Order: sequence, then C-alpha cells, then structure tokens
Amino acid sequence: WLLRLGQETAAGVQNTRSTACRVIVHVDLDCFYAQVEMIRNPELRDKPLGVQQKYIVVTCNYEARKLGIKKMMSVKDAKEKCPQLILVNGEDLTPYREMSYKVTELLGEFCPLVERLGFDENFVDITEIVEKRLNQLQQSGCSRVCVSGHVYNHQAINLLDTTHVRLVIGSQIAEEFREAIYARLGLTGCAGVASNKLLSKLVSGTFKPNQQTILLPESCQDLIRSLDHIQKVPGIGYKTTKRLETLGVRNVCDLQAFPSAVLEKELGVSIAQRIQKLSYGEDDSPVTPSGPPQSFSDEDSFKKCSSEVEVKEKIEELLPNLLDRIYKDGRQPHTVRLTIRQFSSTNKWFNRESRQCPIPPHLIQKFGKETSSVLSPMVDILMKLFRKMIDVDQPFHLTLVSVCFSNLKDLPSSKKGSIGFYLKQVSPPSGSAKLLCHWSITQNILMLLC
DNA sequence: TGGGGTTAT
DNA sequence: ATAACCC
Repeated sequence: WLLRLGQETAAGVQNTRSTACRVIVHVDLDCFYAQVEMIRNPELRDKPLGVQQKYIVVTCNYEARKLGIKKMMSVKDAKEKCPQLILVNGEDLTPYREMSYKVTELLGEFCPLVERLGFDENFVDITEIVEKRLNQLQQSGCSRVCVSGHVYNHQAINLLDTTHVRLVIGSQIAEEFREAIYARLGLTGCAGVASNKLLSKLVSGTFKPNQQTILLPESCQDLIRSLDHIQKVPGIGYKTTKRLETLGVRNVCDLQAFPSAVLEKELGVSIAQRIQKLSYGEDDSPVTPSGPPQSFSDEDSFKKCSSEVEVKEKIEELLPNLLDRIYKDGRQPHTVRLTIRQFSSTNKWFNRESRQCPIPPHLIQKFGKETSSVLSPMVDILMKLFRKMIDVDQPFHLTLVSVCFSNLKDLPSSKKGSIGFYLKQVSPPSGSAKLLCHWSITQNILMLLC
C-alpha cells in the first residue's frame, strides 16, 4: 500500500490538534508460556508443545494447535487427542514473569505510557510519538505513507483524513515494536492499533499469529458487532454477563439498544454507563503506566490439605521464593495476606477467603537484608491468620494456599550522599530500581550531573 | 481449570 | 475483606 498524503498546512494541523484522536497499540504475545519454553529449549521448537499446570494444559504452541490442542484443555483430553504432545511443567512462573517484564521494559524505551495486562499483553499510548512523526512528515514535504500490516475490514485509507494518517503512522510504530521484541527477545506477537484501549485490544486479535491490524473509525461498529457474545467484550465478565442474560441481553446489539435507565437500576450507574459505552466501542480509560508490581504472591493448589502441620509446610514452601522476589525488587511490603480455598462440591470455584494484617515494623526492616531472618516470624504471622479463618479443632479440607505481600513502599532514603536521595526526588511514588521508566532515569542522571 | 495480577466497593 | 475484572 503506497498512498499519497493529503496537502495540509501547518495551521490546519494546529486547528485539528485539540480533536486529534489518541493512538493506542495493544501488543499481545503469541502463546507466551510456550514461546518462553521454546526459547529455553530450542529442540522443542518444531514439535507440538503444551505447558502444563497440575492436570491442565494451560497453553500450547501452534504445532500443537494444528493437532487440535486447545488452551485450558485437560491433560487427559490432550494426550488422547495427540499422544506425541510434549508437556513441560509451567507451575513456576519465574521464567515467564522475567520475560514478561523484559517486554514491558522494552516498550518503555519507546514511550513512558505502557500498561501491562497479565504477563503477555501491553497497551502503549503512542499519541505523542505519532504527532511528532506527523509533524516531521509534513515539514519534510513527504507525500507518502505506507501502512504496516492489515487494515480491519480491508477498509480503504483516506489520506485527507488526519485520523487515518495517524493510525497508519501508528501501524509503522507497532511494526517497530514487534520487530524490536523479536530482535532483542526472540518473541513473536500480534498488535492492534486503534483510537482507544478497547478497540486496540479487539483488533489485535483479528489476524493471529504474529500479525498486526489497524482499525479505522468507520469500521468500529463492524468490529464490536462481530463479537457474538457480550462476554467477549473486555470489561464484561462472567457475573455481569449472567445478569445481562436475565435481562434478555444476549449480544452487543442488544446491549447497545437496551434502555439506559433500566440498565442503571439493575447494575448501578457506574457499571451500566461503562459497559453500555463499551458496547459502542467507546472507552475513555487512559493507558495507566503499570510501573513495578503492586503485590507479590505465590500460590499452590492441591487435592487435599487437612491439618495445621500440612498448612505450615505449604506456607514454608511458598515463602522462600516470595521473599527472594521481594528482596530483588528492593521495596518493602507493609501488608501480608493469606488466602485459602476450601473444598466444596457445589460452587467449586470462587470460594476463596483471606485474612490480612500489617507486617510489624521490626520485621519490615529485615526485608532489606537476608531473607532467612524473616522466614520463621513470617510463618508464625501467617499461621495466626490461618487460625482466624479456620477452627483447627474442626475438620477442614483445603485445596489452595496463597501468600501475598502488598502495600509495597520504597526504602527510606538516607537523605544526602546516597544515590537514593536523587532518585527519590524525581520519582517519589515507586522508585523500585528495576522498573523506572527511562525518562525518570534520564532526569535522575541529569540531576546528578547538575 | 492454574497461577498469577488489578481496581472498586 | 470481598467482589469483580483481566490474562
């Protein structure tokens, strides 16, 4: 696609600037866990591969998909379908988490506005980069732009429409993102470019592995209405779908046409207005930079755990890994939480309960040092939380134990003379050494030079 | 269904 | 602390 740029004066650009659309990229890695495993062991590259957690194949590579393996298939069904399927255990998320942050950090080199969604998706607000390139193009008198990848619906591009031009420039930037992710990390993925997060996410999935697509505004209704069920709309989950079904709302068109007043009474004004806007493809939520994580957790599920001693053992298994992650992060957690799931034949999922408490100050101090000194006092605290939930004199049957550290705070900076002093000045909320965006780092270095 | 995450109430 | 959402 070679196209001729419309003639537009600088003044014209200024006039349209206040109404310029946002340009959002959604980057979605292909079968992420399987890709990471194939990098760890290249011999798996051309073989059908599944990643297993407990008795579930949580994801698989495209070789396996050709043979009929689906995400979240039971190991039993998968082996029946495909006896040659190779399975690797993916219960320890460490390799995936590490690679995931490398991707986010790489995108952060292009632009500070990067928001994570799970381990394998990122939103990037590239509005400013697009504006800059648009100005460069116009000033250099360049008359052609070329779209990278697909255009949703094969819609024709109109280069007199500045929104079209912005999205085309966005496609070039998305291509650069994917090329950088492949060149530096060896990962492939999809990208979607549109004027908001919702649409960028929906359009990124339209051409699937390792391809990208842009959505022009005129095709927005086609895209959103192509969703056969409302639960496919990101933001409308299981519960809301059930309540909407009660109201007779089955698809996106039903939701668009449904009386707002009735919806607001049924779901509350906030949810009603948000999801009805979503049904029109409208989403004004900003790309919020994720920064370093808000919490660190580790969990294990199992068939049965029914004594205090077993619970303590589970906790002792989970803690060292967690404490190590927190130590490497550099911040100190101020809250700890224990979550359990009790067995029940009815309502099998979502019967989790938790208790949390502040971490005593004397223990918080020790997080910056050796993890061994925190271990046993922390086990004691977690066992107390456990006894708040479960009467240990009565029989119980747990199927999951999870420990979570949250309310992370930066180490108190030792004021002058320390590099921390300069770092804290520019980025007070979360100065975790690792995930500062490079702008903050640049500013910090400039401060040091001053 | 696993092993994580987030925000709103 | 729970409930909803996301992957």
